[in-house]
Amino acid sequence: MVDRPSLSKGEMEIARLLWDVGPATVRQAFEAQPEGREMDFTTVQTYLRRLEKKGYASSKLDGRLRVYSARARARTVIRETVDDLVLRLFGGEKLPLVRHLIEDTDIGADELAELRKLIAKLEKERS
Amino acid sequence: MVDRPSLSKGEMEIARLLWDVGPATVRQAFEAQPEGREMDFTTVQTYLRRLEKKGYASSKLDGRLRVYSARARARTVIRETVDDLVLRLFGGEKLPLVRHLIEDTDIGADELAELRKLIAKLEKERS
DNA sequence: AATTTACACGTACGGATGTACGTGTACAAG
DNA sequence: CTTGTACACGTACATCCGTACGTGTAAATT
Repeated sequence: MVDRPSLSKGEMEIARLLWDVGPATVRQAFEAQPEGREMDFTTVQTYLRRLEKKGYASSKLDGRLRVYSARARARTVIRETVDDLVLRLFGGEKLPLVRHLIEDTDIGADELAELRKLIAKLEKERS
Repeated sequence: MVDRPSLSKGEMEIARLLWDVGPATVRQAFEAQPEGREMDFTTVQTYLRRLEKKGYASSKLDGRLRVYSARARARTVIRETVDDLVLRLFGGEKLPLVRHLIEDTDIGADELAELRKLIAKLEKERS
């Protein structure tokens, strides 16, 4: 419904932090970054500002600390993002992407098993 | 190996045309565009030029026509692109993306069945 | 009280992106 | 031969992106 500009790659990383840790100050988001991928404090700050401007987050001052909260649900954003990728890279067909993921990547045996169960469950539900 | 700058969204669409129709002139790529998504002739031209500059395509003059060919295989580019997305949006875990694709999208019953068979085959191969 | 620390907020800046236009020229149509 | 058509190639340009720096100020430390 709400038509937001799409997320850039860097913005995605920060949005994910917000979804994971919930409402967060710049520092909390900064510190929630996975190791091996640390952007500068002010870079995180810029991304949070941009997320808000694009409508993906909102913020309020708590004392002198600004607290950012996700405003779009992860599921929604993931759908939009993946749909866009599927459209551009696979002409809109999702199956080739799924096939790529399970055939061309080092997906584990346990993950395969989980998928098998998930599919079985879905198929059962649908009948 | 070759470290290319990643593809932008628009570039992906044009790269896909090259993979689909094989070596193509600007016009051929232009005309291979799916309906409902037609960029300007010169926009396609610009993207082809940029694909070449980034190392994803090569070109040669055939008479006075410039013919572009894909230089990176679709599979490789797809892997790079999807890996990047998975990293940024799912922290590197592929399973959540697969789960999203089969749970949160309108995947068809026949596609589900196909996946079930694919998984069965893979599991058999691995044992 | 003086100094350091931590933050908010504005600003910056080169390169990427999406989207084309203009000019020159070879070939085709008349 | 003249005029239109199609294409190559250079250029453009606003906006976005990644990545920060600088300045002002409130809170904490010495």
